[in-house]
Amino acid sequence: MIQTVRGTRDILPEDMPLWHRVEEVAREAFRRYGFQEIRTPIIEKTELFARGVGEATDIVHKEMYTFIDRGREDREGESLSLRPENTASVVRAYIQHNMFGGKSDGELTRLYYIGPMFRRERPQAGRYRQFYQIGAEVMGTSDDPVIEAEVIEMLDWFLKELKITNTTLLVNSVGEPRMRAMYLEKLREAIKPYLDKLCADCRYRFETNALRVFDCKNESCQPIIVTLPVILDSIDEASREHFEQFKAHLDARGIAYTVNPRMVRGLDYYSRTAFEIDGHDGLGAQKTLVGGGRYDGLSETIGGPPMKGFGFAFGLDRMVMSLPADEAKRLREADAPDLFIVFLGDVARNHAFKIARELRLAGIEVLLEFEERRMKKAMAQADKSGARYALILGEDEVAQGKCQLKNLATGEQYLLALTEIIAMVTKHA
RNA sequence: GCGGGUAUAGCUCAGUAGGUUAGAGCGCCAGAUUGUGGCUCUGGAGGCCGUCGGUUCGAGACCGACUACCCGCCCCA
Repeated sequence: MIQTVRGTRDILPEDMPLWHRVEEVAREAFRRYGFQEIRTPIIEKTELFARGVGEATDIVHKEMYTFIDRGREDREGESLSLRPENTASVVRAYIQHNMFGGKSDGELTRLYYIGPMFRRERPQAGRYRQFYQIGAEVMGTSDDPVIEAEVIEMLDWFLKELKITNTTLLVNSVGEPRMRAMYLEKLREAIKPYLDKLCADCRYRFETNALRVFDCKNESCQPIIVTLPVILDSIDEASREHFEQFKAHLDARGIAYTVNPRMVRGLDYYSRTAFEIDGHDGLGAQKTLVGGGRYDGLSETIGGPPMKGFGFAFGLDRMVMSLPADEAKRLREADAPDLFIVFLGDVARNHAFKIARELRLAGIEVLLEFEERRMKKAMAQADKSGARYALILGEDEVAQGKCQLKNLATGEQYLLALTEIIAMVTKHA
């Protein structure tokens, strides 16, 4: 039979409580911190990503789903791509809709997004070709590091609210983009003498992206790697001061972090502050949960006015996988209906529909089957649904204008009128 | 793009040195009280053993190819 495309998957109803929870807590975090939602198209002109994310990045040059749109008789179609990330699109929208206009100096625009992204990579644990990201961007004329600390403070609350502990916040400064070229030169010079002592991967990285040498997991390369100059030592004075203030703002908030002077992010547009939050459970080798940083100048890169920006994104798939097992269990159980109606006989069946409607109008989550079945079977179904109550309706109850309400956890059962049932069920909701 | 692993019931997996009718647990169905679930017991249904080819008297087991999925590398959320 026809199955899902490699690297894509169905997210089934049984997992939806977890996805909804992550989304709900994220939206609450954004609400509290003054972010508004934006939805940008899934397809954009290829050029947006080529220029915004960077032509040379792996994301753009080997992982993008790019196609030529159907043209017309007189002209060729243009190159379009499925978005591999959302920051470039949000900045594009910020410019296109003139969101910076009419604002006082320093006034910020705070936007967040939730949606699918696409990268044509080899799927593995915690990595998909269609994956979902939640992210946010703070844009404007200000690059005050307090903005960065506040965003991380929000993420800190978010993770705690989801009961995701045991995470590590890594911070670094990659300096001004123009300084990075100088640093890269310095790094390559430092590596060169040891080239034949490094592993094959590192020799390859030396040619393609020397910064990645720091990520090498090969033991034998470590002694050499620790001697190499790090980017944090090569940044300009203003960036250094910025980074110091950033750390002070984190300290002031009591947020623990580790400075990783070797951490670099994969996208070209980052400048100064870069950070990531690593998780530890259930992610295989994909431990990065959240990644973000500052991207002053991205606007100019895609043809807009000067602006400063700071943002992050996290993988929803990974975040869901990182929910603690007991929390996940709790969320799934909480998804059960309030009440399951069991009816016996045609008269009761018709009453059951009326009662279901009344209960639903009262805001109660009600489940009932349309076909009558043996009571034993119906009760078993009620039990399996996870419902807190079974409402039993037979000829006797109909005659009395009442129903049996059975608490499925305790086994207690009472003959009650509808108003009493509503009161009892909503009391524990 | 490269490397490793797996493919047997709806699900998770066992299947010994190739040998008759392919197993378990869970789930499902039916029963053990007539209008009461969970727990227990009894019985039952359900499988071209991923596909194609090869070795053999004989293949779920061995070999090859293909496909799919999983994991890792690169890189990243």
